[in-house]
Amino acid sequence: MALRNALLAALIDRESSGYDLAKKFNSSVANFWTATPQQLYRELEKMETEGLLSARLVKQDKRPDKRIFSVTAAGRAALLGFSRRTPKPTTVRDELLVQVEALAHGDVASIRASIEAHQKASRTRLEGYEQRLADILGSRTEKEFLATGSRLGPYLTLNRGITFERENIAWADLALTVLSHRYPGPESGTS
Amino acid sequence: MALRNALLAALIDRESSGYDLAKKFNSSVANFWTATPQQLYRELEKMETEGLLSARLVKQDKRPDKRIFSVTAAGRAALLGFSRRTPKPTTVRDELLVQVEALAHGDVASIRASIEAHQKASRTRLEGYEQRLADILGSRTEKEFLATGSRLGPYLTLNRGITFERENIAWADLALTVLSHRYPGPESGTS
DNA sequence: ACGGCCATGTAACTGGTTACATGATTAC
DNA sequence: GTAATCATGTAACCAGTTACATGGCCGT
Repeated sequence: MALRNALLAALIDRESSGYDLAKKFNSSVANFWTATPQQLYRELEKMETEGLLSARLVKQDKRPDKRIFSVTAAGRAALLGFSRRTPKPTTVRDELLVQVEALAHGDVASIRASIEAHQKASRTRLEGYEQRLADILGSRTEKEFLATGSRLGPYLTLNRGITFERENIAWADLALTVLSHRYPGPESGTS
Repeated sequence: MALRNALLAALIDRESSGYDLAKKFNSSVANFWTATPQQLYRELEKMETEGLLSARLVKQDKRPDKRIFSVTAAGRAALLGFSRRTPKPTTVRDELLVQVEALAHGDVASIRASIEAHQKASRTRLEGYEQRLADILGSRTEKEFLATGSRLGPYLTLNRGITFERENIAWADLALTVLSHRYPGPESGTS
């Protein structure tokens, strides 16, 4: 009953298949919601039987058939209702930061490697977000867009995702610098 | 099996009761992990029976008794083992951003109010984090601390929390400004 | 007299994760 | 011929949420 709203938001501007959504929930939407493909298929099924979504089957040759979901009038009403409720507080689950919190009681070399991997993943997501931002802006400057553009919501969430990933990258730099001063290892090196 | 590691990290430097932890998971640790009191009590119980924690009963008069948990040798070993594993990717669940994503299909006045509430909550958490940072630094400057201090891990996670909340506040300012230009409401005013 | 804080918990439910299965197609 | 991509799903399990219960103390 919470993933549901994220799905409505993801489908309202563009109908998609479960497979498309799985990719979206690993890239553009990942910034504020995550879900596994299994969760999506289960929830889409439920939402269709409840009338929030309608599905049409698209037959493809040379490819498996796919079911394209779109938001119904009832779905739009549900989304409007959701926008009026008080959103639940943000929840985060970040195992890397748990490792860092207990740095002094863990394996520092391994944690350093995790920070590097995390930073790399942030760089990749950041590139994706910046690409999407460029697509939304088109040839307009940010100012022009803010005054007249039509995809304000996605712009704002993307903007949040971009600064978030930039801060992740900067934080990783700080952490790595501090670690190399305080726990000088045997040639700390990224390959 | 994931909350468990966050608990070990939270208890390793200071033994605490379930109640203390519930507060911690709403303030200092909230930055990278959240959990309800019920989750904590259940998990603490399990971890004690598995030998990762030991509990001692502290009788209080004028107050209910409390059980103080501390990490055992087996718990320390588990934490070290965790530090060597690849951390799972960060998961986020932010209903406010879901509302903002679907801005054009929702109730803008209500969403604006949600952004304001969210910003206020960020300010409160930020103050708490800055207070804790000051406690960790003591009379040292940040540079002195980084060269010689002993609570590096908590410093780094706190630092991440502080920039995160600052960015939340700045983002809310941007969002509110954009909204008041694009959806000028009837005297948009915080009381 | 009432709500809030301290401190712990049970029970029932909902939501999320992991592992596995299918099967054709395209690219190397 | 091997792996990756497209596209969907089942089953079993584990984790998280919500609602409720207890009971004395403190402040107003």
